[in-house]
Amino acid sequence: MPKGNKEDTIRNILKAAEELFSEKGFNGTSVNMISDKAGVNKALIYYYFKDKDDIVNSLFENIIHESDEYVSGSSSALNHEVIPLQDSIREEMNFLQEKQKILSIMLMESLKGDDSHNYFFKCAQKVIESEIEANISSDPQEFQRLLVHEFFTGFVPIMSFIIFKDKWCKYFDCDTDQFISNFLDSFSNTHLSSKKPGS
Amino acid sequence: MPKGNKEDTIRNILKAAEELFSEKGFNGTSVNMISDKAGVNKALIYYYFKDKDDIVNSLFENIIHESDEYVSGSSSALNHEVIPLQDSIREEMNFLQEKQKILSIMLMESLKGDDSHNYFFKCAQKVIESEIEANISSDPQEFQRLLVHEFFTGFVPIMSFIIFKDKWCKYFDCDTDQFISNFLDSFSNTHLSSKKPGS
Amino acid sequence: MPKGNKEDTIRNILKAAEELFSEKGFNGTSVNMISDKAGVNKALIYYYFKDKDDIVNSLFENIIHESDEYVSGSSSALNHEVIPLQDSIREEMNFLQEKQKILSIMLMESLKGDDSHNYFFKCAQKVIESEIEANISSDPQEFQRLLVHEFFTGFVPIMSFIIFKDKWCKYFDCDTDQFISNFLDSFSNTHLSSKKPGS
Amino acid sequence: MPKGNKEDTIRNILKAAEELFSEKGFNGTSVNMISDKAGVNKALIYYYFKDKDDIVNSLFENIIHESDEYVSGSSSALNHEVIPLQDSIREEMNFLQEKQKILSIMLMESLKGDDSHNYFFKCAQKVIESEIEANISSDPQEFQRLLVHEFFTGFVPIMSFIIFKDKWCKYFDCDTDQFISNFLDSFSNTHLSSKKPGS
DNA sequence: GATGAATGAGAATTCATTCAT
DNA sequence: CATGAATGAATTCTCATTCAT
Repeated sequence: MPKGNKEDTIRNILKAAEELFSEKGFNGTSVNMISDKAGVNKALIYYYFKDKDDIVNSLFENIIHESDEYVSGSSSALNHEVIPLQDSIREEMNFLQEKQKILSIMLMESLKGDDSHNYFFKCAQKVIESEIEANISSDPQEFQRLLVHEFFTGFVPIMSFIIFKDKWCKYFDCDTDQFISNFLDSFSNTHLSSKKPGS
Repeated sequence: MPKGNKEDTIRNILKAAEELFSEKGFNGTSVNMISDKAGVNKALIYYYFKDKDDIVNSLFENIIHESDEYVSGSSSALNHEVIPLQDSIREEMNFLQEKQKILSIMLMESLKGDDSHNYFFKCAQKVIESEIEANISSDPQEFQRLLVHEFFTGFVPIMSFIIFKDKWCKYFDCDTDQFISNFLDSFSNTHLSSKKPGS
Repeated sequence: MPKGNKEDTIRNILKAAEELFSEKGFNGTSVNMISDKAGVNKALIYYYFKDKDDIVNSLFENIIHESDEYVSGSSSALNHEVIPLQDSIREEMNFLQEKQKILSIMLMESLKGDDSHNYFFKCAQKVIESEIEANISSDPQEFQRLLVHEFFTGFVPIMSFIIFKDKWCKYFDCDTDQFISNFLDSFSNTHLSSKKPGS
Repeated sequence: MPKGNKEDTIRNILKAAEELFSEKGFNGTSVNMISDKAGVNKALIYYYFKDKDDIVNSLFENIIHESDEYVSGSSSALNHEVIPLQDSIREEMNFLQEKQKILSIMLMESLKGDDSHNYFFKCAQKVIESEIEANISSDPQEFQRLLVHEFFTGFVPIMSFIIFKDKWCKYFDCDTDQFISNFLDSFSNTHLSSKKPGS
């Protein structure tokens, strides 16, 4: 345990937590495991984080923040220039790929019935709103329709794809590249080629 | 503690477990909570179930079994008779609606990185295979394509819809019926109207 | 650890807690110490008591309850028959002597600034009210005077005497009997021979 | 963190500790709380104080020292000049009032059964001896009598009065001035008007 | 002096599981 | 079948104390 600086320590903790939470779930992961994996003293975790919840929340806040940056950074390119759709999707997926584990945790926690976490919705809302703000209609009914459409036939499939990719290829024992291309085909033939509600 | 018979006791336990697991997750639920909610003595749970895992697995086996029955019971009707698609979808959804909580648990557990549970895939596989067995092609490549297509643009959206329905309406504060109809529209315009790979 | 019955186990826990709390204070005593001293499994303590606080409170409730019984049981004798005052005081002290440790804990906790425990006042109030109810005057001012008088020149000296007896004799290295008789003399010459306010 | 000088820092620490110890007890107060409240770095506390114990002890030594000064400064006036007793009592009380919190801590700690602290006795001894040294008799028996008398009917009631004043008025919801005057009346009618043992 | 970071030990509380009846 | 009692191992979190700069 080299006396790394604050930033490093926190990064290590978050990295270990991310890995473990996505592997065993939030409640299935003990702070002990995290400190062990991060190579830091357990009490130090409580020096930097109020409690265990604070760790996940930190993870979630981080991804929300990074997504914001990504969205605002790419929005100009994405929406105004003429970039082939599949290309931009692929790029987006690369971005999401890195966040795979956190997204997985986010989904797990959002599935719980208590209202503790709804980051999954929060996140979806952000992404979708940023994407449809161009052709936004002031009609709230219409907006709801679009939201539902984007969420269930766009956001959710993509997220599942990201989250389940590895597990899928393992379970069905198939080639990753082939799998990706299959998914993109299907996605193109459904969500991407569908006429949006209200358009 | 009404001395119900064996069946009743087990049913109570499973019902309580289902509710709690879906509310707090498997690891977030203690056996104590289950026995309390089920109104049975804690030790009795261990009389009927080997351990806590045995409870979830029982839940999963049950749903797999019921799905089997549902699928084989309806397959003739679904595929060979001329039933409007949306109608059959609605019927299927009613069936799934009852299983909402177990499906939620199944998804949560399947998201974990360790290979403890892949009931979600197992279940998807069953459903999808039963649906495509008619126009099944012997080409494994083709089969993979279909599988991916059905899973990510069919199964996953529907499951998410079932699982997130209540949470969605609560979070976005919207009317349930409107929401359902919105979803069905979108689903019709994407998955249902897409040309299947290989066809 | 003979599998004693419930009553015994609880008694053991409370006895151990009483001893330890009075020896080291509430916060200075760990539940581990209690379970060790009581010879029971630590988790068993949490089977019978909600938390550590519940243990002290149980101790306090017990003594309040026993005091009630003592007061109501002796009130007839104490107030209506002609018993020499010093005798009744001595008897009362024997009763209190047994409760020495709990009284000590009660005082300690009541000294804390937060309003968590005011059993010391509650207890005093009970005792004093029972003692003055005979010559109670309906004048609240007068009642306050009596209360103050009884508390600070009666209740407090006696309590201190009970609580500090052993420590005093140890610290000043003096004979217990002599000490007791000295105290009783002084108490007779002050509180007992004073004219009560309002009389 | 104003870089105050050494004296200031120590004063701040002690002040914070005094407040917290009296509020939550010694064991209920963490060094963190103290450093927070004092507005100094936690490690700095360990620069000025050997350990946590050293803080309380410092508090106790201080009050012992101040009491010494007070006693020796006022002794001539108190005992030899003709000052009305109640006046001198009132003055003494003003002095004690400021020390209320430390006295409270002192009492709490002295109540513990282990012999860690007997500052309460030490303090009482000092005060009482200074008060009776005039009419001290060489007879040790007599001295014991006087000590007991002064302690239980003089020192203890006064201390309790000081320590419980605020809590009393809060609990019984009564006027402070009225309370003080009630106490002084009672105290005059008991301790102050009693014939001292041996006189 | 002063400080942020670090740590080992221990505290309170909970859990899954078992036992004896 | 059913149950109250019991238990060992964890789990979350805190504490007093120290180190390096």
